Amino acid sequence: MKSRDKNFSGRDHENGACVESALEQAEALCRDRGARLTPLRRRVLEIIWESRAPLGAYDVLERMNAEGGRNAPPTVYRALDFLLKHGLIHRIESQKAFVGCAMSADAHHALFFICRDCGNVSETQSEAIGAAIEASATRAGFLVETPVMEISGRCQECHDDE
Amino acid sequence: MKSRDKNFSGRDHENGACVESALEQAEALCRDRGARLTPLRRRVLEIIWESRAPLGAYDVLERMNAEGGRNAPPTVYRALDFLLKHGLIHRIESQKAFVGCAMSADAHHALFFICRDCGNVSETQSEAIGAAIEASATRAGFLVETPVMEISGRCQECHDDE
DNA sequence: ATTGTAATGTTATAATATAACAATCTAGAA
DNA sequence: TTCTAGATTGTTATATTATAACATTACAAT
Repeated sequence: MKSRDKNFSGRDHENGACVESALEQAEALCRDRGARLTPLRRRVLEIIWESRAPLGAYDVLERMNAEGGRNAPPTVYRALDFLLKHGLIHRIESQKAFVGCAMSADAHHALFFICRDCGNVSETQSEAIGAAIEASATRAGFLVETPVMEISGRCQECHDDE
Repeated sequence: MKSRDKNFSGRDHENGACVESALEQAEALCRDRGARLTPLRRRVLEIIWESRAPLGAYDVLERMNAEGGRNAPPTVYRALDFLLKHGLIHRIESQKAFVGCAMSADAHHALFFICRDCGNVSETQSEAIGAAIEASATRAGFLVETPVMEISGRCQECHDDE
């Protein structure tokens, strides 16, 4: 076995408002695009948002099947593909895991800060970093398409608590 | 089967000087540190440098065993771990693959430009990007340790040839 | 109602990675 | 030299992540 979620209550520390809000936004976005956020896909997205830390595909599967489900890996991977395609989640390459996207509405190049202690991931956008990368790319004659920027380190809390 | 190396001749297009030079540098670096670059580890490093594009662990294994070797996966992974530890190679997370490090001598935070057409990877360092990331991290109270920056896109040649 | 497409179910397997323990090698101490 | 402790490599088995291939079901547009 293996679980990446160190058993915190979820991304929002209050009541679940953040999960609900993310799902509502996802519904709206899919409605706009004529994409079908089916119950299965919605459930996968919900599971991902409920977790504090990124979840691996098999972590998601485990949660889906927790109450007697009998889903198989392809089911999860297909849902994840759909969510990725629509920018509703990101895959953290360095962790083989998935997180909800906080800014799915607008296309963007995300930068992640990943705490090695608590596992928390925060997604940010930075004009300056984007510009610096574009500049470096241009100098190399390179055309940027899909940047993967995952900064591992320690978040404020974990750094303070040492 | 699967192979990431699209059968080009190797990273250097002339004669192998670049592979040899990388190996010499590696030997020197290990000598300095009292680390043992054994024939096996040296061979793995050589295989990686001989490839134009990043190689997966099993690609390396295949090449090691091409002439009758009988090595098993742990052998390769252990050699890769050693080479990673000493900064002689990098792992490209978004490709589950490994490339030789062009700057193993000095500790650095690498930025990779990865061409989706030809598979070529070029490693660069950018003061500006490092600074932009530090700035963004500081603002978030985050302590940067291990940045993963892998920019996928198209290199000059592949962009020109379209 | 029919029908073509999208979505899901199901089985099997590919591709990547590591655990656990045995055997061997190497450098330094005795 | 011989011995020994630790590092390296060998070997077997298995965990983890991901996808191929084909069957079935659901849905939307005619």
